[in-house]
Amino acid sequence: MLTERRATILGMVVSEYIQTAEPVSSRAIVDHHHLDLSTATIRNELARLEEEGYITQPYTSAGRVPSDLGYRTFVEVLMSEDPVLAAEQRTIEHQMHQVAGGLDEWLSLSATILAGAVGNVAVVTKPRARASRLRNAQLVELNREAALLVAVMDDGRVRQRMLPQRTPVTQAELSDRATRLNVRLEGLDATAVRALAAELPDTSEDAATARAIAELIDEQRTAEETFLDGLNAVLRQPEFSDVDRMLEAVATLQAYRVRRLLEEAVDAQPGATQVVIGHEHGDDALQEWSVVLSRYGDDDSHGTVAVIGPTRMAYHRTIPRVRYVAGLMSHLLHEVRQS
Amino acid sequence: MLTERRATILGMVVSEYIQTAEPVSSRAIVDHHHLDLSTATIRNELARLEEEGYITQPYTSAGRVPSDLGYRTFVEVLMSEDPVLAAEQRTIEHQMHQVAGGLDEWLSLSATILAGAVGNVAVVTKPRARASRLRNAQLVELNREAALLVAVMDDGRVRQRMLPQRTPVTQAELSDRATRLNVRLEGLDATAVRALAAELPDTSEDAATARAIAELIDEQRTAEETFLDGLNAVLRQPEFSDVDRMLEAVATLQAYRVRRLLEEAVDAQPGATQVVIGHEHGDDALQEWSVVLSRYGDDDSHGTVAVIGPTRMAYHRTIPRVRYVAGLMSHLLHEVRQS
DNA sequence: ATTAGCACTCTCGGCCTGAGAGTGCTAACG
DNA sequence: CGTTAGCACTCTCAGGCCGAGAGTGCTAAT
Repeated sequence: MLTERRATILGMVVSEYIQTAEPVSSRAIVDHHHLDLSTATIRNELARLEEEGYITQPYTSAGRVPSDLGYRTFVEVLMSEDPVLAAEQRTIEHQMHQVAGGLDEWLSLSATILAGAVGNVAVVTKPRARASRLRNAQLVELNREAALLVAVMDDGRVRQRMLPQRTPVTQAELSDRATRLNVRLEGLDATAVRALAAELPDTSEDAATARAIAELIDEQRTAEETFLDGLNAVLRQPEFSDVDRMLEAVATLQAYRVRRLLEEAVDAQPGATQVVIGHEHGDDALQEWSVVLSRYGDDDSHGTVAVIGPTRMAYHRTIPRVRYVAGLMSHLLHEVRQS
Repeated sequence: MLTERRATILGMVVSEYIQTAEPVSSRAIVDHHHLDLSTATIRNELARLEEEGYITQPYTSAGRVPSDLGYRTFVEVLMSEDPVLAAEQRTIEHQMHQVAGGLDEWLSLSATILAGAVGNVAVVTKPRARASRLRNAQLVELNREAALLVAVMDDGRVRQRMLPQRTPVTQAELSDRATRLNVRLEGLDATAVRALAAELPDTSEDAATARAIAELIDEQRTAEETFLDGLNAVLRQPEFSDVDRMLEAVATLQAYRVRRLLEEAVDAQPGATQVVIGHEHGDDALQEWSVVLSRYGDDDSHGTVAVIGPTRMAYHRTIPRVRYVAGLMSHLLHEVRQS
């Protein structure tokens, strides 16, 4: 049973270990918190905590290190979050507005900012629409035999593709065709666009264009779906002070593993921030890593923002910051998509 | 003076060192090539080569290691390229066709393939037009206060940005404005567009839109401009067997440094493959790295494909492979842009 | 329940050392 | 004169040893 006192001590062990990365001794606990107890008493309590599985010793007669259960308890009940103060909020928002580019730049930037704020690897996935709808399509003449089809989705994404023309066309004709199609297709999803295309004369250019639009709406980009930053920072953590560990870390953080992880773990209710610690996720390679993740966006279109680091991670700092950045992104995404 | 015999020996030293990463001894040279000379003779020649600056000793009485000059000589005159055999070509092309996505996916894939083929870091930059010109601009209503500006360049690139509106507008008004601007701006580069914008009433929405278009034409995507892969492989090279070196390597290879490097080094004639070895490039952080790079594309639109690795790199394998992949990409890019 | 005291355990860095690899030099040889 | 055998010398590197220090668990006393 976790008495109140032991809980307090456990909190001290976890905090201290998060800060120093050194096994925590009974002496350190007493001194750093000016406890009116002797080290021997603390040692007894530490022994109990170890029995109960909250902490372990790297070897006989070293200090104590939190176990996954210890971190879990810390996150759930012991820790108090380190709020994102107004000044820090301003800094983050300022950095966010640094770039005036498209969605990609903006996602990439947010990963960089978050990584900087928490000193670990940050990953942001591109928002994926449950089912995009067309807002507007345009046709641009490339040369006599081909046009470029540019489609803007209701979530602000822009997709393009080449569209070969059976007969030479002018820009004026293309614009006409686009206007004609926009009237009928705006606000429709891929299925509806296909249905409408089927009603048009099968060989008409309008039908071919509509079919191409439907494909664009369906298209899911596979590469470039995730943005990652902060590798450098995380590798400076003491857990990677040996070459093999470091190599392993670089390999583990390669996007394809990480991506699967993010997709698996999204059963959380949107808005909530989820924490997965060490052994809690199935993947063997991630037994010594923790992930803090949060969805952003809304029902129609959502992505994930996550921080990945060693289990010894500053949860009390990371959790509110992940939540804050996710909130910010929901907000910005909402703005882009109006409503 | 570099006699023929010394040149041969230098070639042996470089090849051997590239393969083993160990300082090369006189014994190793005689044994591995069944020379009819004693080690003492080789030692005399090695001493001469050292005097002339082609090789160095890490410490007194260790074997010899090539200097940058040694590698340079190897690359220019001693080495014979290891051609990309038909089977390997097929493998690479097969991998290339694995993906049916857009330009980005395809560039990312090519970096991965090249990295795998040479066992070092590969970087591919997005093709950039020498000076883009506007082909066509469109405005799409997002909500009452903001529109999305989508500009198509003459090289087929599409760029977009948000455009806040001072007063509420409808899609019809936006389309009118786009049509008006297209007539005047089509075919112009950023400077010309700016000049034209200056002639319009300063506070008009048309002027604001034209200025935004000019920015889009100029815009150099900072994020997502380069695709990099192979970090893992290169970190396994023995030169990074110590933690500090490895950290330094990860930091060095962060894209922003690398990007500048690629931009600096493009004075080569397109088509040719360029090799920069160690001290030859100015950047201090790259003194122990070599870069093999080649442009792809044509006069209108070109990017760079490069391999980055320790100076002890398998140049005879890397150079033809970089050239081959660049050629492949020129070809594919040509296809995409047809003509 | 708490604590002082103490024996015990284990790590870690420094130091030493011997083996081994490889060289440069000298003197002899064809 | 180029080549070579022989040898002394230099330097690295892995392994072993050792003492200091940190920290614990246990016991007995309060």
